[in-house]
Amino acid sequence: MTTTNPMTIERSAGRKRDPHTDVAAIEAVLDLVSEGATLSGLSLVAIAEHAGVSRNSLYRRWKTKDDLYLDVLDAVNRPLPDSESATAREDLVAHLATLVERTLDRRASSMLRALQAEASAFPELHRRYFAEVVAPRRDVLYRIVRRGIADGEIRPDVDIPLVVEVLVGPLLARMGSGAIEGLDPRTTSHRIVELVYAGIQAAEPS
Amino acid sequence: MTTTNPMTIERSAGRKRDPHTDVAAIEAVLDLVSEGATLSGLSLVAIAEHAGVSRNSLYRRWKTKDDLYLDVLDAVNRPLPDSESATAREDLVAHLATLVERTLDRRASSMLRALQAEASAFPELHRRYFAEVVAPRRDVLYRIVRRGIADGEIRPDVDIPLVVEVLVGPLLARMGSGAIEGLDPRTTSHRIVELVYAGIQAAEPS
DNA sequence: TTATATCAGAACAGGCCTGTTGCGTTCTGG
DNA sequence: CCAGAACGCAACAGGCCTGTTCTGATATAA
Repeated sequence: MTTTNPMTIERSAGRKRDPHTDVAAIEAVLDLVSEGATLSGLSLVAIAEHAGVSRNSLYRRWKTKDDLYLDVLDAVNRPLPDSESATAREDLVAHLATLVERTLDRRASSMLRALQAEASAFPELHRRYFAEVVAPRRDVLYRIVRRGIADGEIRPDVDIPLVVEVLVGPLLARMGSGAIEGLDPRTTSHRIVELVYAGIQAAEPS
Repeated sequence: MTTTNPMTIERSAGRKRDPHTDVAAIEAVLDLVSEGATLSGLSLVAIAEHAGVSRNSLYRRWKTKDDLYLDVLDAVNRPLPDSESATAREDLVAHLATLVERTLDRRASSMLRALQAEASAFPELHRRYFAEVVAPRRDVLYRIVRRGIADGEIRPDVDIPLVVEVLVGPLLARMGSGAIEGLDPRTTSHRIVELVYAGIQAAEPS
């Protein structure tokens, strides 16, 4: 994991920074945001209080709240599993399953939801969110669908971006609304893929 | 339109309230929220300033910010078209088209996005949003799918809530992220319905 | 005309947050 | 041992927002 924070410099002498303070601050942000706090509304006093840390120590580590949030975003971002299963369909199920898991993580999804709502107030944060979270996942899904077409598993005339959007949309909508009832990593992804594969049209009576 | 505000009482004597002030305040909220303001972060001074209205007049009309936001929500909420076309498929296209339109309305979608992010801070607001916007639209879509099944147009073994979620998900995700490139009321809804009807699975080589 | 309610503008205390500074204390490498 | 840095705690000025209260002017019904 690359260190985001430019203020994380190795000093030669003196007391060392307590690494626990960093994680406590990040955890505090996740807790408070998932409890309803806003990125711009969240105050450093509240973060320090909830983290059980001196407000001073926060200013020492992060020059601005944006910098702190960048590290929070890094902490929330999990690497994609490089799945290479037998069929594109299984790959799709596997990837949607990880997306279900992220959606079920209340703190992570609250953070992303808050970020989406305040994208204009935190442009750099939003840019990195898109570049490091959205774009990679989208590209992987594009690749899987293309592979499915190449293997003759998926119709070659489909609109790939549209297919990916339809597959991912329901879960992103759930993440956005925070409604997670009935979501399950094992079954939900399977059922979405099944539906999108088969379609809903009734067979023509021949 | 039912008046939400309990402070809107008819007085017998005295100068009458300028109705323009009400709409100016609501417009100001929509403008400021779509420019990135937060529901809890937005201040009455900013609203009054942007509306060109005395801060006094706002307090006279709305006891709390929640009350004002309730009226904003009412102003944004548009009635569903009661479509009754030839096929369920056409009905679905028509309803998704109105959803595309709502998504393209930057101010309305910003407001709803802000509300989703701060649901816990404005529980009553969120409750009414769900009851008056989400639930009616969902119910109408359920009814259309059921009709499609009854007419033999849609497979009878589909999971109706899942179908609706897959149809609506891509648009809600767009509304949540604010990414509206390539969205068009005439074509987008048609293409989503087409894809979900046909599915993506390649025909078995017989 | 008179009572009443609205209007804009200004002021005020109180609260919260920021960013910075200072203090004494605790740790750690040289 | 000792210099250097991190630590917690406290204070401060400055800014913004709230909720309320004035003013004087304006509109409207009885």
